Amino acid sequence: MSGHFLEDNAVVHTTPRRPATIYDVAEAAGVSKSLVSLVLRGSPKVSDIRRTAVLEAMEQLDYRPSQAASSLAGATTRTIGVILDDFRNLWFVELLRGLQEGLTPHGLRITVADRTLNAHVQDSPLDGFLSMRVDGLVIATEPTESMRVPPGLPVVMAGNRQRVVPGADVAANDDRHGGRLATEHLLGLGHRRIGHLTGAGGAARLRAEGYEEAMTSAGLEPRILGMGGATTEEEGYLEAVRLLEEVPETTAVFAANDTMAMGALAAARERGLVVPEDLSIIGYDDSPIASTHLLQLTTVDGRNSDVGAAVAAQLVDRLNDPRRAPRTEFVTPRVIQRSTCAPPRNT
Amino acid sequence: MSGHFLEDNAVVHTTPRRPATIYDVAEAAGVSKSLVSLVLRGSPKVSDIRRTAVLEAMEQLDYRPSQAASSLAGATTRTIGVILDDFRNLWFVELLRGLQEGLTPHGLRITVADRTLNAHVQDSPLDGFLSMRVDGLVIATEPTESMRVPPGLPVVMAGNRQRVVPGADVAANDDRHGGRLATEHLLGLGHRRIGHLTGAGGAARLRAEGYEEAMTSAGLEPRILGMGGATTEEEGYLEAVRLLEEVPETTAVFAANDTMAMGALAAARERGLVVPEDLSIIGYDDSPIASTHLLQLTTVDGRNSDVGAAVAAQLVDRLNDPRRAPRTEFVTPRVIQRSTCAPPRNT
DNA sequence: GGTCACTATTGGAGCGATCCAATTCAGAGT
DNA sequence: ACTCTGAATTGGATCGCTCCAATAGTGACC
Repeated sequence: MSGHFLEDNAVVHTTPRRPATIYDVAEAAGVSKSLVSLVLRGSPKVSDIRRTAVLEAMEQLDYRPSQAASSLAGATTRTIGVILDDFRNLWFVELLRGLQEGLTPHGLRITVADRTLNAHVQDSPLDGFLSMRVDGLVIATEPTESMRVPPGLPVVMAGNRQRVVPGADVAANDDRHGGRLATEHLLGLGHRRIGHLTGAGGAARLRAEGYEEAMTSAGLEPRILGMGGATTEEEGYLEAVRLLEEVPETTAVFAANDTMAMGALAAARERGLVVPEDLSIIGYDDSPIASTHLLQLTTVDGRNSDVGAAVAAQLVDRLNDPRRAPRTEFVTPRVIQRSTCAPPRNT
Repeated sequence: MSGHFLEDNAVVHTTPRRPATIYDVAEAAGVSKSLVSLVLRGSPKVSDIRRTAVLEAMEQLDYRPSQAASSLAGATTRTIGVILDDFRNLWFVELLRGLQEGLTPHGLRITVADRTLNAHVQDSPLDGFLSMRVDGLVIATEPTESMRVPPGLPVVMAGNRQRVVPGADVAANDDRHGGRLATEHLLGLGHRRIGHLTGAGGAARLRAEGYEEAMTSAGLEPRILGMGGATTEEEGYLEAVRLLEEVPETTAVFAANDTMAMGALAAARERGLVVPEDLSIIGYDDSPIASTHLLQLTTVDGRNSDVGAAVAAQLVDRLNDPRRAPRTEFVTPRVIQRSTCAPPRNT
């Protein structure tokens, strides 16, 4: 007899019973499914007695609402898709944090996709998000590919002020200003021979423009390398090698991002130059690597968590008023001084 | 009159018309909704004529299947949730690549969530995934928190061989073996005073064990620092400083991962030690930073893309046979020689 | 020409939530 | 006692698919 009992019991435990639904909860709490739904959505017009009963039933049944059902029935999914460029370039980390913090209070969640990861797969992350019927899109990558976003879907371009998607809002740090700040920092230290390492992409171009402005208004000749190339450590290294080869008098380098600056650091070391005594180097992004003990990289902080917060605000506003005119919001960057910049040796 | 027409027209264009459904496609193609569904799922029993008609209609209407509807109706979502620890620790990048490549042929997609990002939000990524009704879970983080996974849900622990979740499969590189390889590499170069920098976590502990084994079987005394700490650059730096302080005769350091090795590099430089002449350093993971020009870090490659592929295989197998016994699969790591290891100066 | 065995196609019944209109329930007002 | 009103609760329809059983179509074979 007890053997029987044990066996049955075992079977019950083994069978992966399907997840509970609102009907199960309703039955357990002795109310209707509609009431459960109201509790789920935090309606104020539910009596406390019923509410606690429902909540308890949910707890007891280990109930979790089906996202599929709720977004099929409701008009909205309450999720925002974020398209990233490449997980390896860490500038997005703080952006996500700011975004998350700005969205959560409004009951919105985010899901991220990396473009290069999906590159070899047939469908772009965009397709996935559209299939998912996201309520909004954050594009944190160069929208080079044919990103045909259906009209009416809220889109915010993050970290890129080129409004390629029609009707999209924009939030970014002021890259041109940042480029100028970086250059002026070097100028202020007394440098005159300052080279700039750049790469393809809208943000990089603006940073280069800021550099150019600062240089010409100081009466100096800008020298830009790597236009159109990748913004990787490898490229930073190669272009820095070229720069130091062609213009050995160079005393300072402004790299379009921290990763490239890392490459420049390698090039300097290889040439036997001591940083910052022989060569000053400034990066951009204040990515996690910049603050490491090993690099201690002076850089421009684009304040990406603030950018993320701005993106969140844009999104929430547009969700409330779909036909609002597109806005562009800038965050003012600032120089973070660490230890890769110093006055030039022989002034 | 014509004014009327124009106005209506304008309204039609402005209204963000709701996405097309299979009914729309069916009507446009002159078939039933069921036939469209069959085409959608790539059924072989659809005539070519109809298939192309349906495909054309889809194209023309810019149709995208509703994920919500299909996963509500079908038993399965065809998506796998991946729980990451922290976007900043890049070891997962190759893991994701291998995983993606192994899953795509089976029509499975992945969605990732970072645990630290969601830390301050009420619900863990696990809850989100369960709400989403993912078909499987990849846990690529220390499952310290109370991760109560519903029985029956396929789970694979990635990069961590401690099978904490009951019934979960495991795929990882052989960390203990890797720890031994790293140590033996240093031993082979002639080092005798080798310190190990470690941190909290299952993988780190195994690497430390491998180190310990190699040391004791060489008749040397192991020296392990940082047990229980974080595995960050900061900790790597601090522990390396301590090690070099306490045991200045140290000629080689094995760090539990590349990030910590980076910190050790900083500590060595700060002490005026030249790497590798004065101090050899070996990391673990072969993360993207290890191969940079700046670091050229000798490291142990855990072959994470292979681990990812193994995870994918485990998942697919279990999806096919839910009551298969849990398996553990190891990938054999290998040393990648770059330029931070050399024979000790005075042997 | 008719039956058989397939293969290709179709309609109907859900999946688990939301939304809306309808109903019940209390207490207030007359 | 009886209507009125607003709040709390409920049933039914619906979202866009998948699944299944039923139906239509098509040659093959006798």
